[in-house]
Amino acid sequence: MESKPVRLVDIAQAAGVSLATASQVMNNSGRIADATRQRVLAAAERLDYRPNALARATASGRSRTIGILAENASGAFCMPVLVGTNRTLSRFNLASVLYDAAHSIDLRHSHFRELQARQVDGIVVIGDGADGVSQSISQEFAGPVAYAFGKSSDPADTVFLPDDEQAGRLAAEHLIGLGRTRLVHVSAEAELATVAGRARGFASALAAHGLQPAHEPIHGTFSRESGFYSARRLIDSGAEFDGIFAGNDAIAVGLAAELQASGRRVPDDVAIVGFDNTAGQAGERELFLTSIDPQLAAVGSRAVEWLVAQLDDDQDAPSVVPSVECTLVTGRSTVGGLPTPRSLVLEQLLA
Amino acid sequence: MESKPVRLVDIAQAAGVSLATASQVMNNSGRIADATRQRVLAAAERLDYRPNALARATASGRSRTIGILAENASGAFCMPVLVGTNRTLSRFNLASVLYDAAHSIDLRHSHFRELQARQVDGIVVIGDGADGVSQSISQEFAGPVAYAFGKSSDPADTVFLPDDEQAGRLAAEHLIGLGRTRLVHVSAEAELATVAGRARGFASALAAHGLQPAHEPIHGTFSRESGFYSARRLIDSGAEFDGIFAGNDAIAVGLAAELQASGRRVPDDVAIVGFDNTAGQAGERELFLTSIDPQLAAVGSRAVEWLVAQLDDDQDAPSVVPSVECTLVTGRSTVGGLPTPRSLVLEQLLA
DNA sequence: CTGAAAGCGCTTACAG
DNA sequence: CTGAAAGCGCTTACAG
Repeated sequence: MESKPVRLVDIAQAAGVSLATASQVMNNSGRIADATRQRVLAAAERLDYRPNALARATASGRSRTIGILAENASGAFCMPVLVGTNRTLSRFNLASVLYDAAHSIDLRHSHFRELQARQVDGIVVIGDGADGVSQSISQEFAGPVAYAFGKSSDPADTVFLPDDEQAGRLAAEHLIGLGRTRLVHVSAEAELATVAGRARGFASALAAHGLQPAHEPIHGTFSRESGFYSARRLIDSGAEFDGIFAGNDAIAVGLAAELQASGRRVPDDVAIVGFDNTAGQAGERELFLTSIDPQLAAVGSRAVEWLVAQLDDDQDAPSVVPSVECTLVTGRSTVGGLPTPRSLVLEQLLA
Repeated sequence: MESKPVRLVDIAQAAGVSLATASQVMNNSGRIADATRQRVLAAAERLDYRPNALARATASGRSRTIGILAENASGAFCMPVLVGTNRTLSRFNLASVLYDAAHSIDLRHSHFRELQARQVDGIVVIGDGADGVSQSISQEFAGPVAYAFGKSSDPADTVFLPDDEQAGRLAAEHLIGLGRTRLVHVSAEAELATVAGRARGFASALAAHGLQPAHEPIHGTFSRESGFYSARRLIDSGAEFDGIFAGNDAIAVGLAAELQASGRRVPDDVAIVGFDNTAGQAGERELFLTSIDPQLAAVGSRAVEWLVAQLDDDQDAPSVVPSVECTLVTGRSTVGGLPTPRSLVLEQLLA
């Protein structure tokens, strides 16, 4: 337990100045003689002064806190975004209060009210995936609102998402760079924006290299089962293929399993690129799957940077916000590599 | 954007009462005539009043906010704990501000000061694992401090951890319940408290069933490689064994791979129990590995519950805090199940 | 450059 | 049961 907290008056008194002057020194505002400034700073240092952020906030009207409203904090993808928001927040010396709506409309609403009650300066809504749509709260909130890793119901809102097209291109370039020329895209429901985006990027990169897809895109769901099924379809089609860009890692793993089960070696016969970098995110080393990393932390980080800019400039410049670039991490599924004991086991199981 | 926020005075005026009375109504304090209470409540409802939590906090001295100081928020195990703390926090209508020290002493210190500046009512320090030790901050902070998923440098502090002994017992009981009698424990460094705890629990359950271990505990590291190596040692020892409790999932997977590679079937010849429930946490269905789940969310939740109790009662009753019970989730590595060729391949790919 | 004063929106004894 | 008043710790015009 500590002694009585020291207040600004204590500093002012110790430095022999008025409260107002002490305040100005602490805030670097107003014109203060250098001598007095030093005196006040010294006193603050000596007394180990920690300004009461709450009082400061109620007096100034700015809490230096931003609210984070997660649609579903328990979701697999929320955490990385949160890591990004928090890192950047602390870079700007801002605090955050986090509320999880856990997919509940009611919870979301009451949390939003709490956020208002706590006078947050801005809000970032963390969605539950790039295909999800969050109900916009921008009209009901007095400050800026950023939407990260999820769309908003209001097209006018500022949204931060991974760049799916660029991801598709990245996957294609990687495969082509490895000498693969008979490429296929296997993904989830064609209607999903993420699926369409990745497919578009993939196709455009093929075209840029004068390549035709080895098979039309196969659409299923974002699941391993869908990977099994799609692999079968691909094999049964008789098409020749040596590289696949899968819509996500689950599909990629399903594809790999089914292909290997039917005698095609990965990556020797077929190289596979996934999406999400699940294993890498989980801290795995020596990845099996080459995968696109959606850079979720960067998504969160960008959202906060934008928010901060809005907070500072009042010049409502909603400058166009670019999508966040994805990266590619390599694994054995495209570049091959050391046959660890485990991959030996693999061979045996297949024999 | 919204209209001017309505304040308590507005409510008071609308209800024809004094500010003090309105305040008492909003706080359910003092004796208020039911009629006036209704009048105030109605006005608040009608004007959509949202009390300014900051002003309330500076006036009352309680922020209804608790600080969360994560030693390493990016760590694989921090998120589940955070999910637990936040869930429980919102159950008590408390907000939290989260700071990540990211293993940096300096960051940690400045974040701690921020927490104090923001007048948090209590703090929960989230460690980076049950074997880690956090520098105690309890003496420097005026309110209660809970340590979750990590120890504190001060033995007097209140610490929340999974119950390793109970976990060890749980694993043993499960294996014995399946008819396995020649059991072995394979884990990491013997010096680690978690390792020792799990080993103790495992051994005690064996003893309780009148069983001798099939081999003395094998100690390596918490890694897959260590699993490979330990499996080899076990095989080379010539000991007969039909069940293994692995110190964590990585070891378990390494064991499984190496055992299968040398012709022993899992679970037919050897049943294996892991620890961490990594796959289950990641949302996998149809688990390969039977594993102990450390119930990290419960750990976070408990820490907050304790903190809240400290906040309410001033009676410094530091009632003994029990460890958090682990649970066991079953997978094919002990109970067997559909051995589809693909699922086998899958495990190998994903492990 | 500095300080006296009003104010932020609320709470909390204390009279009555 | 209700209200006038002081107070929480700070900021911010505004004089001087």
